[in-house]
Amino acid sequence: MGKQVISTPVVRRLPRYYRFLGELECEHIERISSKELAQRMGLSASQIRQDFNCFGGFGQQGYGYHVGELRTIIGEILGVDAHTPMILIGAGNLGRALAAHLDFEKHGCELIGIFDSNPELAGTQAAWLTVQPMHTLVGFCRTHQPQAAVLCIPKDGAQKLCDQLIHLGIRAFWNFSHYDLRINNPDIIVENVHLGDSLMTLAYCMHHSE
Amino acid sequence: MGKQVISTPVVRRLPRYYRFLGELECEHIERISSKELAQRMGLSASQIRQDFNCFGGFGQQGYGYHVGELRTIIGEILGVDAHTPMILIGAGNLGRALAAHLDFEKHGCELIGIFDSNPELAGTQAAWLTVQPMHTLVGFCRTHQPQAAVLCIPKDGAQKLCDQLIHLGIRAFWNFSHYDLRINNPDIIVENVHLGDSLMTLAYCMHHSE
DNA sequence: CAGTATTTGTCAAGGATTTCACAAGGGGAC
DNA sequence: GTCCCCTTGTGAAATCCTTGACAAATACTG
Repeated sequence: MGKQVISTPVVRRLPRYYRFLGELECEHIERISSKELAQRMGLSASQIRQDFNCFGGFGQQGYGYHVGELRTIIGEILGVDAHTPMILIGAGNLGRALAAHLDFEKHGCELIGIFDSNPELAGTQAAWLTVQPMHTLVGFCRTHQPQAAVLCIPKDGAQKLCDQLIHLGIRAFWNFSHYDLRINNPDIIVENVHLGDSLMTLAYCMHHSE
Repeated sequence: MGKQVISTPVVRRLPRYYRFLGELECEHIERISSKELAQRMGLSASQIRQDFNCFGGFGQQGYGYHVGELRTIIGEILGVDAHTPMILIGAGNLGRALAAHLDFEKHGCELIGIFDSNPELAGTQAAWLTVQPMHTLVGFCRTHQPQAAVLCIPKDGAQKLCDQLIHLGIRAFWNFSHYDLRINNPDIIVENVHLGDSLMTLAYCMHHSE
């Protein structure tokens, strides 16, 4: 039962597999071969087989993969039913949009609190939650023990707030601020989402193709 | 003047370099060595040198790189001053937040129109633009010739809309719908931003580290 | 002005990831 | 039940990306 380390590229493909298998389920397709899945996803069949094999072979020779079963397994690997408690800091445009737009529970998390440093926003609604002022953060964390935080704040205060949150028990950050958090503790997980970078990449590709 | 193809990993690092160089400029640092930049960014010095060399050596031996100059060059490579005209489809939570939150002009683009299929949203304000109904889309594209589109729509209509937009002259998509666009034309550029996938990756990392 | 300390550009080695190729095993037809 | 076809799992080859090492060139020091 040696816990082999899974490489980053494989991990980043897992959610995509999960999504495509969900689509197949919607189409009531019960079985799929690596070849067929590869065509749908624009990958190579052997990559798919290699990826799935990181977690142990759950296909059948001469048959392929059971869609439902495979999706369940990948869901378990990803931890989609974990309901990790999560807070969101920064109830501006983006913060509110994320809270409203994204189904956290279907992705392994549960949004349990929203905070903003602007006192005027405290008390307003964001999605189904009430925005709380920052001074209640410490007490809230003591009581509800959130594990992860979404950061939708300007870059200036980001690093300081991040350090504070680590002290309060947060061990994972989903970071939307235009800033790369710098954390020396390797147990703290950071997922940076730099929308500006993504847009620039698009601009680059347009600029360099005709 | 052979136009060497730049590998994807390098292209994806460019915006990050651009961002860090901007921070250095704010701190009034005029020169930087690959070693020092590497420490700040958490990369290796030789990777930085290798990356910059894809575009021709613009450092000085024994000195390092001129921050301002380097940033200007990378900006030109990325095309940050291109002002590519862009439209946004889907003025829901996320669409509005993007329009308001992101400075398109600083990233090589110019947002010139917002559309939504819900007639009730037509006429409302989103950022500094007025949301337009979908039936004006064709005319608008003929007149203003947008080059790229941001898609903030549910996945159901995404593929169909995408095909239609290609007909109207759109050649790049910044796709936020929970769906992978499937386009056979290699000249069309797609940048998928799957926020759900990103959140699941975070959940996976939390689940598999203690 | 000579000597030393830096630092780049670059080539080669090392690692990581993807693709290829094929043996082994199961499914379906008759 | 037997044969044939299909598809997986897997080890090895190939490709791609990152790191290491060093000569050549520049800046700085006294």
